[in-house]
Amino acid sequence: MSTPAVPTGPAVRVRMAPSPTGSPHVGLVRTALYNWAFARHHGGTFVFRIEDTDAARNTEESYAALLELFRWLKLDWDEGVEVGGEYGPYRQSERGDLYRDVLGRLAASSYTYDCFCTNEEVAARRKAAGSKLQGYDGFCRTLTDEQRAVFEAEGRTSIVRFRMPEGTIAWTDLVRGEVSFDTEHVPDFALCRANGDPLYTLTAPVDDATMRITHVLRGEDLLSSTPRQIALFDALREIGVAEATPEFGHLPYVMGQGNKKLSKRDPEANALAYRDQGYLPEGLLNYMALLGWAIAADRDVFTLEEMVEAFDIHDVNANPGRFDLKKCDAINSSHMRMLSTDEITHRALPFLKEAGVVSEPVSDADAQLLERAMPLVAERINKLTEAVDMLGFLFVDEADFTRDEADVAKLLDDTGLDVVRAARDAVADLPVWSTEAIQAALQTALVDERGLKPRVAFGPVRVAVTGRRVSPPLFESMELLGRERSLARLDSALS
RNA sequence: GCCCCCAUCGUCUAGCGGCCCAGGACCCCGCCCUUUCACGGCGGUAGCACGGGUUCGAAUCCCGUUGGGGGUGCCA
Repeated sequence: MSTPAVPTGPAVRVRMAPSPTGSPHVGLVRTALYNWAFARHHGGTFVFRIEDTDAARNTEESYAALLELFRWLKLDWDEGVEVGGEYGPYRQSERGDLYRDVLGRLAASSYTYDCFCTNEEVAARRKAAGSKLQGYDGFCRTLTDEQRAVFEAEGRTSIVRFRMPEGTIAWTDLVRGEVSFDTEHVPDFALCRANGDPLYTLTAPVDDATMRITHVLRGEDLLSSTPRQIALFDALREIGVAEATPEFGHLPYVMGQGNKKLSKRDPEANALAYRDQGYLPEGLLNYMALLGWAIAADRDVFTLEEMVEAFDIHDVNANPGRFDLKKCDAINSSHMRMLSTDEITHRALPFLKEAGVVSEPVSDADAQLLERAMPLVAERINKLTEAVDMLGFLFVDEADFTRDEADVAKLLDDTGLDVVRAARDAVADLPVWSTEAIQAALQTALVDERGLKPRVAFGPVRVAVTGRRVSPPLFESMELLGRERSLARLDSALS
């Protein structure tokens, strides 16, 4: 496809413009990421604007969640809410004067007209005419002063509609190539509510114009509203509000299982839940990047820096992608492995505190134990929260120590307890309490003398000492736990 | 209904006319490593939706069909 070259340099200005309703959706993460990567790749400016024109649906909680999300993801913005900038304010609810002014100028130039119709009337006319066309029929386009007067006398309220021009509106979509609509299928649309409040149809183009946005990368759900926006941009340029019409690129949907759009109901759709479940921001971002873009033919794990370097909007796929939690987990695991043990410790700390595994503030004893224990688990966990399950047994007070019931039932039967008893006898009087000594003693007593297979021999001991079948390496764990506590656990398993 | 978008393994993708009887990753299945788990290593199953063109040659271009998705709001 013949898409225009993207200019490089400070000229590029892109934005993310979510509405603060509900909890942020993962689809938003992907859209934000592509915008961010695009801006960074071209050395441009990334703007964060809030589209809160629908007072009935917007909430401050949701706004706060958006800030939390992008701060966690470290998708930093150069201009916008909280940081300001020369084109602010960046919340549409604070830009009412601008919209009213633009509305007045559009009306003065006859780009808009007042519409008194009710939805029922429009639908009835459509039906009566047998029209296959959709939406508003333009009834009030050519109202005479007399007709107007009659409507007003009836006490009708009016809204402002944009007068769509005739003909074809086409553009070269950054991800889809040539797209065109015959405006016969794009009816005149509302720019504000009856009470005068502006609608998205007006505010998005006006803000993109006044914030000098050069490239609009957004979800494909907005594809069919693009001809309206392009027509509005033409008008905005005529009345001096816009300098230019931005390029548009419509990103594919992020779908859920099957072929359904990931709905807000799906737990997988909640972006912040990934943070709470212990995913790494770079892991989530890497996975999201894969839904519609590839850095290379034979590679899918990369850093954000690498993505910025390689990102080209023209390489983005037009077909929708399914969100696959398994692959997301796998990508996240890869990023876990790219982190140093210290870094994993640092990042897992909030989860360990939250779960009460370590004290808050962290005591010296806890810090020391953590430093010795983390190397054992760092390479075997796929999410930060798994550190909690893996390490809990080391930090818990003996009085509060519990074992997984299913694991106890499975491994601490009579045979298992026999093994535990033998293990206790083997290590009780070890002259040196070290990983090597413990291993040697257990190896001799259980494997060599009793002829048990290693997994049969160490399984029960593992459950007795750590409380779970899945744990860090056993001998190292016992060393860290210390002789006294290890023996106490072997004893308590036997009682 | 009408308009628009999309179409390569189950999933995400590479492929932009010959390098492809289609490559990588996830998943799944074997095997190896192994004190559990995880990691790591090796191997395997599996795909160009269909039908017409264009061309010496098509996964790649065109048309149609089918299928999927979206829009059709005084939501965004």
